[in-house]
Amino acid sequence: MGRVRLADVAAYAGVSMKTVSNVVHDYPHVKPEMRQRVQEAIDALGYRPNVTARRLATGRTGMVALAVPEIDHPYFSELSRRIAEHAASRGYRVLMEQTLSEPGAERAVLRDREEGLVDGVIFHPVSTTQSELARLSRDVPVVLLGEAAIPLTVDHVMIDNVAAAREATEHLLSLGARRPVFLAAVEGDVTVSTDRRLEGFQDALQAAGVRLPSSHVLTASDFSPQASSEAVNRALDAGLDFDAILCRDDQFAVGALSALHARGISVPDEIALVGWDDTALSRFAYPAITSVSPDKAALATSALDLLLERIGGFHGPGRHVITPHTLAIRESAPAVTEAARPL
Amino acid sequence: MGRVRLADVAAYAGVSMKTVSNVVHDYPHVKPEMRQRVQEAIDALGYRPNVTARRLATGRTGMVALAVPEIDHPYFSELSRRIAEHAASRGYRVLMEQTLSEPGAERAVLRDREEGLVDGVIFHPVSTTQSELARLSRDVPVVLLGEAAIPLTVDHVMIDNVAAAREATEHLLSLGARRPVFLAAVEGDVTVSTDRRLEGFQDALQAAGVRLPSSHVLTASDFSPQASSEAVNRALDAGLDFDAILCRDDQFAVGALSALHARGISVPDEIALVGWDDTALSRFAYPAITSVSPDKAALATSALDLLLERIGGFHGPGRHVITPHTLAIRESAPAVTEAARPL
DNA sequence: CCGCAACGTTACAGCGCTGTAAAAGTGGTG
DNA sequence: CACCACTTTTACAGCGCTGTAACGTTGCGG
Repeated sequence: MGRVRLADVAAYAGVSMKTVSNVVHDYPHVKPEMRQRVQEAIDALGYRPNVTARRLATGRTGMVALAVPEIDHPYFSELSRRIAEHAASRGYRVLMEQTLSEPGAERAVLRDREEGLVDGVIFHPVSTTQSELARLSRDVPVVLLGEAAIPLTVDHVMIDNVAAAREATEHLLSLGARRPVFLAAVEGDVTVSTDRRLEGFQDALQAAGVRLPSSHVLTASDFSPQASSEAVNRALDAGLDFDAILCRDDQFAVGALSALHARGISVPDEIALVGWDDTALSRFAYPAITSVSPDKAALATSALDLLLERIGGFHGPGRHVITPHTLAIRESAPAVTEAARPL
Repeated sequence: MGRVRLADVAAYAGVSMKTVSNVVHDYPHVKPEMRQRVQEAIDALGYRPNVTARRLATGRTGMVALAVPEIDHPYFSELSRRIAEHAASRGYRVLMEQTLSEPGAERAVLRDREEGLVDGVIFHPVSTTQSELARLSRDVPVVLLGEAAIPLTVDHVMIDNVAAAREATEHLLSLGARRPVFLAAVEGDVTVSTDRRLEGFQDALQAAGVRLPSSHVLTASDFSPQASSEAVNRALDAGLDFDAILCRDDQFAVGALSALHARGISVPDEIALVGWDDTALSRFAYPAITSVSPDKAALATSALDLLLERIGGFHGPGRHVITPHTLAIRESAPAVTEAARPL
């Protein structure tokens, strides 16, 4: 237990508290012999600094909050890990928060900062409006993640969704796909990310001179793989003719894959499939699913570094960083080996 | 920002700091009119209590640490979510830590407590020895998770691994399996959980009068799905004759499934498959994988409740709680519909 | 051998809140 | 109306640490 206090060490070593503090903090101007004497006292007494007292004295917590919709969603848990690891290397710790996309919980995120729990917040908003975000993040170090409507005044990190969708679609076309569908929209969904990805999808089709009816955008009832399966089955039952699917995320991709498997449709031979987020879900599926892969490490480091700058006192206008993405090519939409083969 | 202090509110309302504090804490003996006056001051000034100062004054942090090997492993992230949600309902927050199974990181876990960062620790140890665990958790509120060698003096929550493995194996046998393998051991692994699960596997076989050579325990080179695939392929290449696989976890199960898929072996018709942990990996696979399902909510609530009792001052001997588990029956080893059909 | 830097160390006032103990108010009784 | 038993409010001393400012100490040039 935190029984031993700085004062105890000071008394034991016969020096002032401040000197002990200086030793603890590796302050340079301490004579080696003094440093050693104090260190011995620290070791002898088993002293551990009390973080809370330090925080109160310095006003800094050494913690940042990471607020995401669901902490056990593969994308977020993988991203969290990256952020936590990068934070550790910068001497920070991460407090994870789950908002479940609820407005109340999202609003509460910034309260942690106000209450001095953390020095800043990395936040993936879903339901908070742009203007509310702008208002709430006044004077609070915040970095936003994701593709919701983000106010220009707030720092923001994301990948180029339009380009990523375009590239994924081009990849499908290069495989010989001519009638791809976008499994994307969710009924009642208002997220901007879907729009951006759809835009890239259509850009690629247009550039390739492919013209498709709007029926080639599939809609699921919610964000679950089951809903995705149903959407694919509905399309198939309705006789929709398609040879590739670009999914808005990996959960949709595994759902689509199930539906295709169940019908005995070969992936990628009959229908090629691309997911999004490059999570464990796509890596471990069979066949392994090609997936748009945001550079999670870059996302993590960019977001944290921007945040730490804000915490450090930076007061400039919102920075908007685009981090790299790639297409993680796997079996569900493999690399073109020979000439584009017709599907 | 935390500009407004308790003293400011007190001055504004013309009362003492303590009265404001009492209002903030809903202390009962405050006259309604006084409460209202203070509340108005709080609202007018936008006062938010400073958590750090409160912590220093009370000595309690309202946070518990959850230390697991990998925060983005589906099992741990799903468990974390449960724990975080239960903690929230009890007024606590969870600080997540990743040990990567490294002894140093595992040892550091208890330091957080010593430094006053958290009030207690829920810890899933891997590489820390039993005696070290016993020593390190003296006088520190700790609850252990998992199946490592746990000292009897420390609180511990887990499922009955032997029984779970036995039931899973019985389920495979009920499906008609006669030559199941256990995909379990990892070279150089010393974890006890594998042993327990293997024990249950063998118990079930013995009870059913099935006698198998030791070659029916498959060994992978590490914990990845790839290693699992390779192990299955090796067994198949070696001509090992088996009709069911019990995997030590879901990652192994998805790896095994890939290998079987790739060879055109039907699951469950030719080989039935059972995973372990009931994570997103098994739920979203195709076919969906039957998996031993620890009651994660029960695990979470038991562990946290035990911990909160310790934090509350309980000093009794170690409690050892077994939480329920079920077998989440899915397509890879479905329920028996008719009489047991031979595979 | 004095004066002045730069170095080393110390004393002490907070950081913002809560627990304690005591003071002040309230009302019921005899 | 004095007294007692509560209830309500207050003053103030910490919680354990760090920042500041000030106070020694050295070492070195003149």
